[in-house]
Amino acid sequence: MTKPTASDRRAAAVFDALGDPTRRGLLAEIGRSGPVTATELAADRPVSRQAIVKHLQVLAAAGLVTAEKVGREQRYTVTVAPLDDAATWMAAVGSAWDRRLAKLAERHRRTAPGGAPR
Amino acid sequence: MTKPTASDRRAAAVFDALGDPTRRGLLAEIGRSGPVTATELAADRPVSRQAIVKHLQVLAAAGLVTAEKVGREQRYTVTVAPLDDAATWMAAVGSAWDRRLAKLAERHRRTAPGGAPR
DNA sequence: CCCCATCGCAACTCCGTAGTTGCAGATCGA
DNA sequence: TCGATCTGCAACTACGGAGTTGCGATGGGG
Repeated sequence: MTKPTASDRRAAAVFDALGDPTRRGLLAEIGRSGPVTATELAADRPVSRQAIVKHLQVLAAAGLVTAEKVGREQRYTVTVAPLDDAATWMAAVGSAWDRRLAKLAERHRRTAPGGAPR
Repeated sequence: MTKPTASDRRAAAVFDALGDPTRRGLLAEIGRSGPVTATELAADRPVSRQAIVKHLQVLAAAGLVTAEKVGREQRYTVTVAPLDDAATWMAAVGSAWDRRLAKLAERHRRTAPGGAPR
């Protein structure tokens, strides 16, 4: 429980990657438009191609996009698998909180409020 | 579709908040331990109380935690609702990608590859 | 074969923000 | 009432990363 699992570490990478609005927009656009190059992505945005490349590298490090070489071009596609890890992490936080709520409700029902355990 | 919905904006706030590992740890711990003060949270961590307070303010801005004044203390609790917006956003990206895949498969089945529509 | 377009690497600037410290106000216990 | 804590506000520092520019390398088209 105190040790971070592999899923946790991948979820951390996903949240780090998705913490930037530019990267969120890139991921959404790649998912919509299909395989696309960094140059094409930069054409629609007010930043340089190199900035896009850096963002794509971060997304690739999180496993959210994969690059495929086609001729002299580098086309990026979306990989949705890491999103599951992030969703799992959020579900864990939510369920822990829900369990906490249930415990509190039960204790409150059995006795008069005696103060928080801790 | 081109206009950002309210859910999108809240999801953005959630991802911004969860982009920091310290804040992810704080949210997990608050969810586990129940209502807790910034001073108590700072005791377990190698940072000052003020740093914790700032992180809690960011989490509160995203709606992930709510503060309740009890005497002279300020106890923070988890609110899981915004996590739904983030999960919805991720599901949208995933489903868009899946639809794209389905379209590609169909087109590939009907005719020889004629190039991407774009 | 030559030229043009695209990609990759590296150095640099700059702004946002995580973190600290200091102090004043508020609240509880004795 | 007085002291001990706990909180909140403000100014300051420093480090990471987002963005730019320049250049060399590589692959395609006329």
